[in-house]
Amino acid sequence: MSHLSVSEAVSETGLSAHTLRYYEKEMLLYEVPRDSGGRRFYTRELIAAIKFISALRATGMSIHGIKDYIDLYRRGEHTAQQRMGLLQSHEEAVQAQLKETRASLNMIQRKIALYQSQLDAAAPNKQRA
Amino acid sequence: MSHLSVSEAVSETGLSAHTLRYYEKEMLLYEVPRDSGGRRFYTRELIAAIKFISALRATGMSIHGIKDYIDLYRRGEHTAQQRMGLLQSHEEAVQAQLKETRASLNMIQRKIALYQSQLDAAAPNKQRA
DNA sequence: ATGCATGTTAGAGTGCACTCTAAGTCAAGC
DNA sequence: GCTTGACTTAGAGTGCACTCTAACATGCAT
Repeated sequence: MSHLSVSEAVSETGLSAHTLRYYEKEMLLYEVPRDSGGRRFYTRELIAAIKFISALRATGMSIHGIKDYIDLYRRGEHTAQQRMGLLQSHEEAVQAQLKETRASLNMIQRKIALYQSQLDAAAPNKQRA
Repeated sequence: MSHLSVSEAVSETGLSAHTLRYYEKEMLLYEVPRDSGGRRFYTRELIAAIKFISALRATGMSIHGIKDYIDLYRRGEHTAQQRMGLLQSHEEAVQAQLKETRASLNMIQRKIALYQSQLDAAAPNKQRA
Protein backbone atom coordinates (compact mmCIF):
# COMPACT_ATOMS: atom_id res chain seq x y z
CA MET A 1 0.00 0.00 0.00
CA SER A 2 2.88 2.35 0.49
CA HIS A 3 4.07 1.60 -3.05
CA LEU A 4 1.68 2.95 -5.65
CA SER A 5 1.76 2.07 -9.32
CA VAL A 6 1.48 4.78 -11.95
CA SER A 7 -2.25 4.35 -12.29
CA GLU A 8 -2.73 4.37 -8.52
CA ALA A 9 -0.64 7.51 -8.27
CA VAL A 10 -2.79 9.06 -10.99
CA SER A 11 -6.00 8.48 -9.05
CA GLU A 12 -4.41 9.42 -5.74
CA THR A 13 -2.96 12.74 -6.91
CA GLY A 14 -5.38 13.78 -9.65
CA LEU A 15 -2.50 14.38 -12.07
CA SER A 16 -2.13 12.50 -15.36
CA ALA A 17 0.65 9.96 -15.96
CA HIS A 18 1.94 12.37 -18.61
CA THR A 19 2.14 15.16 -16.07
CA LEU A 20 3.90 12.96 -13.51
CA ARG A 21 6.54 12.12 -16.12
CA TYR A 22 6.78 15.76 -17.11
CA TYR A 23 7.37 16.79 -13.49
CA GLU A 24 10.07 14.16 -13.23
CA LYS A 25 11.74 15.41 -16.40
CA GLU A 26 11.63 18.95 -15.06
CA MET A 27 13.29 17.67 -11.86
CA LEU A 28 10.40 18.43 -9.56
CA LEU A 29 10.45 14.75 -8.62
CA TYR A 30 13.71 12.87 -8.29
CA GLU A 31 14.75 9.37 -7.41
CA VAL A 32 11.44 7.94 -8.53
CA PRO A 33 12.04 4.21 -8.01
CA ARG A 34 11.47 1.52 -10.65
CA ASP A 35 10.46 -2.12 -10.40
CA SER A 36 12.34 -4.99 -12.07
CA GLY A 37 10.60 -4.23 -15.37
CA GLY A 38 11.67 -0.59 -15.34
CA ARG A 39 8.23 0.69 -14.38
CA ARG A 40 7.88 3.57 -11.93
CA PHE A 41 6.29 3.28 -8.55
CA TYR A 42 5.58 5.97 -6.00
CA THR A 43 6.33 5.79 -2.29
CA ARG A 44 4.14 7.62 0.23
CA GLU A 45 6.87 10.25 0.58
CA LEU A 46 6.73 10.87 -3.17
CA ILE A 47 2.93 11.04 -3.10
CA ALA A 48 3.12 13.62 -0.30
CA ALA A 49 5.66 15.60 -2.31
CA ILE A 50 3.42 15.47 -5.38
CA LYS A 51 0.46 16.71 -3.37
CA PHE A 52 2.50 19.59 -2.02
CA ILE A 53 3.72 20.44 -5.51
CA SER A 54 0.09 20.41 -6.64
CA ALA A 55 -0.79 22.86 -3.90
CA LEU A 56 1.97 25.17 -5.09
CA ARG A 57 0.75 24.85 -8.69
CA ALA A 58 -2.88 25.39 -7.68
CA THR A 59 -1.86 28.66 -6.07
CA GLY A 60 -0.05 29.79 -9.19
CA MET A 61 3.59 29.03 -8.48
CA SER A 62 5.39 28.33 -11.76
CA ILE A 63 7.20 25.08 -12.52
CA HIS A 64 10.40 27.09 -12.41
CA GLY A 65 9.58 28.50 -8.97
CA ILE A 66 8.76 25.05 -7.66
CA LYS A 67 12.04 23.77 -9.06
CA ASP A 68 13.93 26.41 -7.09
CA TYR A 69 12.21 25.19 -3.94
CA ILE A 70 12.90 21.51 -4.69
CA ASP A 71 16.53 22.29 -5.49
CA LEU A 72 16.93 23.80 -2.03
CA TYR A 73 15.38 20.66 -0.60
CA ARG A 74 17.94 18.53 -2.38
CA ARG A 75 20.79 20.62 -1.04
CA GLY A 76 20.03 19.54 2.53
CA GLU A 77 18.76 20.60 5.90
CA HIS A 78 20.75 23.82 6.03
CA THR A 79 18.46 25.33 3.36
CA ALA A 80 15.36 25.12 5.59
CA GLN A 81 15.41 28.82 6.32
CA GLN A 82 15.58 29.73 2.64
CA ARG A 83 12.81 27.29 1.77
CA MET A 84 10.60 28.83 4.42
CA GLY A 85 11.40 32.25 2.97
CA LEU A 86 10.29 31.11 -0.48
CA LEU A 87 7.05 29.75 0.92
CA GLN A 88 6.41 32.91 2.88
CA SER A 89 6.83 35.18 -0.09
CA HIS A 90 4.65 32.86 -2.14
CA GLU A 91 2.03 33.03 0.59
CA GLU A 92 2.03 36.81 0.33
CA ALA A 93 1.59 36.59 -3.43
CA VAL A 94 -1.34 34.20 -3.00
CA GLN A 95 -3.00 36.51 -0.46
CA ALA A 96 -2.64 39.40 -2.90
CA GLN A 97 -4.04 37.29 -5.71
CA LEU A 98 -6.98 36.25 -3.51
CA LYS A 99 -7.67 39.86 -2.77
CA GLU A 100 -7.70 40.75 -6.46
CA THR A 101 -9.91 37.80 -7.29
CA ARG A 102 -12.37 38.82 -4.59
CA ALA A 103 -12.47 42.37 -5.92
CA SER A 104 -13.10 41.14 -9.46
CA LEU A 105 -15.72 38.70 -8.23
CA ASN A 106 -17.42 41.56 -6.49
CA MET A 107 -17.60 43.50 -9.74
CA ILE A 108 -19.11 40.48 -11.47
CA GLN A 109 -21.65 40.00 -8.70
CA ARG A 110 -22.73 43.63 -8.95
CA LYS A 111 -23.26 43.10 -12.68
CA ILE A 112 -25.37 40.02 -12.00
CA ALA A 113 -27.45 42.02 -9.52
CA LEU A 114 -27.92 44.68 -12.18
CA TYR A 115 -29.20 42.11 -14.65
CA GLN A 116 -31.50 40.75 -12.00
CA SER A 117 -33.11 44.11 -11.32
CA GLN A 118 -33.40 44.84 -15.04
CA LEU A 119 -35.11 41.55 -15.70
CA ASP A 120 -37.40 42.06 -12.70
CA ALA A 121 -38.37 45.47 -14.02
CA ALA A 122 -39.03 44.10 -17.50
CA ALA A 123 -41.28 41.31 -16.20
CA PRO A 124 -42.84 42.44 -12.94
CA ASN A 125 -45.11 40.12 -10.95
CA LYS A 126 -44.39 37.27 -13.29
CA GLN A 127 -45.32 34.86 -10.51
CA ARG A 128 -48.93 36.13 -10.57
CA ALA A 129 -49.52 36.14 -14.30
CA MET B 1 -11.66 63.79 -20.39
CA SER B 2 -14.18 61.24 -21.55
CA HIS B 3 -11.98 60.52 -24.58
CA LEU B 4 -8.77 58.78 -23.56
CA SER B 5 -5.76 58.34 -25.82
CA VAL B 6 -4.05 54.97 -26.05
CA SER B 7 -1.49 55.87 -23.41
CA GLU B 8 -4.18 57.25 -21.10
CA ALA B 9 -6.20 54.06 -21.55
CA VAL B 10 -3.07 52.07 -20.74
CA SER B 11 -2.59 53.81 -17.40
CA GLU B 12 -6.30 53.82 -16.64
CA THR B 13 -6.84 50.09 -17.28
CA GLY B 14 -3.44 48.60 -16.45
CA LEU B 15 -3.37 46.74 -19.75
CA SER B 16 -0.68 47.30 -22.38
CA ALA B 17 -1.38 48.96 -25.72
CA HIS B 18 -0.51 45.61 -27.29
CA THR B 19 -3.13 43.88 -25.21
CA LEU B 20 -5.76 46.49 -26.02
CA ARG B 21 -5.12 45.95 -29.73
CA TYR B 22 -5.15 42.20 -29.20
CA TYR B 23 -8.53 42.39 -27.46
CA GLU B 24 -9.85 44.45 -30.33
CA LYS B 25 -8.57 41.94 -32.85
CA GLU B 26 -10.22 39.13 -30.90
CA MET B 27 -13.46 41.11 -30.98
CA LEU B 28 -13.71 41.70 -27.26
CA LEU B 29 -13.79 45.39 -28.07
CA TYR B 30 -15.63 46.70 -31.08
CA GLU B 31 -16.30 50.07 -32.63
CA VAL B 32 -13.20 51.57 -31.07
CA PRO B 33 -13.27 55.10 -32.54
CA ARG B 34 -10.36 56.81 -34.33
CA ASP B 35 -9.30 60.41 -34.58
CA SER B 36 -8.58 62.22 -37.88
CA GLY B 37 -5.11 60.67 -37.97
CA GLY B 38 -6.41 57.14 -37.60
CA ARG B 39 -5.38 56.85 -33.94
CA ARG B 40 -7.60 55.06 -31.46
CA PHE B 41 -9.29 56.73 -28.56
CA TYR B 42 -11.38 55.24 -25.81
CA THR B 43 -14.72 56.53 -24.55
CA ARG B 44 -15.74 56.05 -20.92
CA GLU B 45 -18.09 53.27 -22.01
CA LEU B 46 -15.16 51.45 -23.61
CA ILE B 47 -13.02 51.97 -20.52
CA ALA B 48 -15.80 50.50 -18.38
CA ALA B 49 -16.08 47.54 -20.75
CA ILE B 50 -12.30 47.00 -20.61
CA LYS B 51 -12.37 47.05 -16.83
CA PHE B 52 -15.17 44.51 -16.76
CA ILE B 53 -13.29 42.32 -19.23
CA SER B 54 -10.25 42.59 -16.97
CA ALA B 55 -12.34 41.40 -14.03
CA LEU B 56 -13.45 38.39 -16.05
CA ARG B 57 -9.82 37.67 -17.06
CA ALA B 58 -8.57 38.13 -13.49
CA THR B 59 -11.04 35.50 -12.36
CA GLY B 60 -9.84 33.06 -15.01
CA MET B 61 -12.42 33.39 -17.77
CA SER B 62 -10.78 32.62 -21.13
CA ILE B 63 -10.68 35.06 -24.02
CA HIS B 64 -13.01 32.69 -25.82
CA GLY B 65 -15.48 32.69 -22.91
CA ILE B 66 -15.41 36.47 -22.78
CA LYS B 67 -16.02 36.63 -26.50
CA ASP B 68 -19.16 34.52 -26.09
CA TYR B 69 -20.41 37.01 -23.53
CA ILE B 70 -19.55 40.04 -25.68
CA ASP B 71 -21.21 38.43 -28.70
CA LEU B 72 -24.44 38.14 -26.72
CA TYR B 73 -24.08 41.79 -25.83
CA ARG B 74 -23.83 42.74 -29.48
CA ARG B 75 -26.92 40.77 -30.33
CA GLY B 76 -29.06 43.10 -28.23
CA GLU B 77 -31.17 43.50 -25.16
CA HIS B 78 -33.04 40.21 -25.55
CA THR B 79 -29.89 38.29 -24.63
CA ALA B 80 -29.74 39.76 -21.11
CA GLN B 81 -31.02 36.57 -19.53
CA GLN B 82 -28.37 34.46 -21.27
CA ARG B 83 -25.62 36.90 -20.35
CA MET B 84 -26.67 36.74 -16.73
CA GLY B 85 -26.60 32.95 -16.95
CA LEU B 86 -23.02 33.03 -18.23
CA LEU B 87 -21.97 35.32 -15.42
CA GLN B 88 -23.71 33.18 -12.83
CA SER B 89 -22.02 30.01 -13.93
CA HIS B 90 -18.71 31.81 -14.05
CA GLU B 91 -19.35 33.03 -10.53
CA GLU B 92 -19.80 29.45 -9.38
CA ALA B 93 -16.54 28.45 -11.05
CA VAL B 94 -14.74 31.30 -9.31
CA GLN B 95 -16.16 30.33 -5.93
CA ALA B 96 -14.96 26.76 -6.49
CA GLN B 97 -11.55 28.00 -7.54
CA LEU B 98 -11.35 30.23 -4.45
CA LYS B 99 -12.16 27.25 -2.30
CA GLU B 100 -9.40 25.19 -3.87
CA THR B 101 -6.92 28.03 -3.56
CA ARG B 102 -7.77 28.45 0.11
CA ALA B 103 -7.27 24.71 0.72
CA SER B 104 -3.90 24.78 -1.04
CA LEU B 105 -2.91 27.93 0.81
CA ASN B 106 -3.76 26.15 4.04
CA MET B 107 -1.43 23.32 3.17
CA ILE B 108 1.35 25.79 2.44
CA GLN B 109 0.73 27.62 5.70
CA ARG B 110 0.96 24.37 7.63
CA LYS B 111 4.31 23.71 5.97
CA ILE B 112 5.54 27.15 6.93
CA ALA B 113 4.49 26.50 10.53
CA LEU B 114 6.40 23.23 10.43
CA TYR B 115 9.54 25.02 9.28
CA GLN B 116 9.04 27.57 11.99
CA SER B 117 8.87 24.97 14.76
CA GLN B 118 11.87 23.12 13.30
CA LEU B 119 13.94 26.26 13.20
CA ASP B 120 12.85 27.20 16.71
CA ALA B 121 13.90 23.77 17.97
CA ALA B 122 17.27 24.03 16.24
CA ALA B 123 18.02 27.46 17.68
CA PRO B 124 16.17 27.80 20.99
CA ASN B 125 16.22 31.04 22.97
CA LYS B 126 18.18 32.74 20.22
CA GLN B 127 16.89 36.04 21.55
CA ARG B 128 18.78 35.53 24.82
CA ALA B 129 22.11 34.36 23.43
C1' DA C 1 11.70 71.86 -41.03
C1' DT C 2 13.41 68.46 -38.00
C1' DG C 3 13.42 65.44 -34.37
C1' DC C 4 10.98 62.49 -31.49
C1' DA C 5 7.28 60.41 -29.04
C1' DT C 6 3.30 58.09 -29.98
C1' DG C 7 0.81 55.87 -32.79
C1' DT C 8 -0.37 52.47 -37.07
C1' DT C 9 -0.29 47.60 -39.53
C1' DA C 10 0.25 42.45 -40.49
C1' DG C 11 2.16 38.87 -38.98
C1' DA C 12 5.78 36.33 -36.47
C1' DG C 13 7.59 34.90 -32.01
C1' DT C 14 7.49 33.73 -26.98
C1' DG C 15 6.74 31.24 -22.69
C1' DC C 16 4.22 28.28 -20.20
C1' DA C 17 2.40 23.93 -18.98
C1' DC C 18 1.17 20.46 -20.46
C1' DT C 19 -0.33 16.74 -23.93
C1' DC C 20 0.25 13.65 -27.38
C1' DT C 21 2.63 10.42 -30.79
C1' DA C 22 4.97 6.48 -32.30
C1' DA C 23 7.24 2.68 -31.56
C1' DG C 24 8.43 -0.42 -28.38
C1' DT C 25 8.55 -3.56 -23.66
C1' DC C 26 6.64 -6.43 -20.19
C1' DA C 27 3.54 -9.35 -17.12
C1' DA C 28 -0.72 -11.58 -16.37
C1' DG C 29 -4.74 -14.06 -17.98
C1' DC C 30 -7.04 -17.11 -21.42
C1' DG D 1 1.74 -18.77 -27.21
C1' DC D 2 -1.15 -14.77 -27.80
C1' DT D 3 -3.70 -10.92 -26.60
C1' DT D 4 -4.45 -7.10 -23.65
C1' DG D 5 -3.39 -3.33 -21.02
C1' DA D 6 -0.29 -0.76 -18.51
C1' DC D 7 3.80 0.83 -18.96
C1' DT D 8 8.45 2.77 -21.36
C1' DT D 9 11.17 6.44 -24.36
C1' DA D 10 12.47 10.80 -27.04
C1' DG D 11 10.71 14.21 -29.00
C1' DA D 12 7.04 16.75 -31.39
C1' DG D 13 2.70 19.24 -31.01
C1' DT D 14 -0.98 22.06 -28.77
C1' DG D 15 -3.49 25.97 -26.85
C1' DC D 16 -3.47 30.04 -24.60
C1' DA D 17 -2.56 34.76 -24.00
C1' DC D 18 -0.02 37.65 -24.96
C1' DT D 19 4.27 40.15 -26.82
C1' DC D 20 7.22 41.71 -30.09
C1' DT D 21 9.08 43.17 -34.81
C1' DA D 22 9.63 45.97 -38.72
C1' DA D 23 8.39 49.41 -41.42
C1' DC D 24 5.75 53.26 -41.71
C1' DA D 25 2.58 57.62 -40.33
C1' DT D 26 1.38 61.58 -37.60
C1' DG D 27 1.66 65.64 -34.98
C1' DC D 28 3.60 68.53 -31.33
C1' DA D 29 7.91 71.14 -29.69
C1' DT D 30 12.14 73.46 -30.81
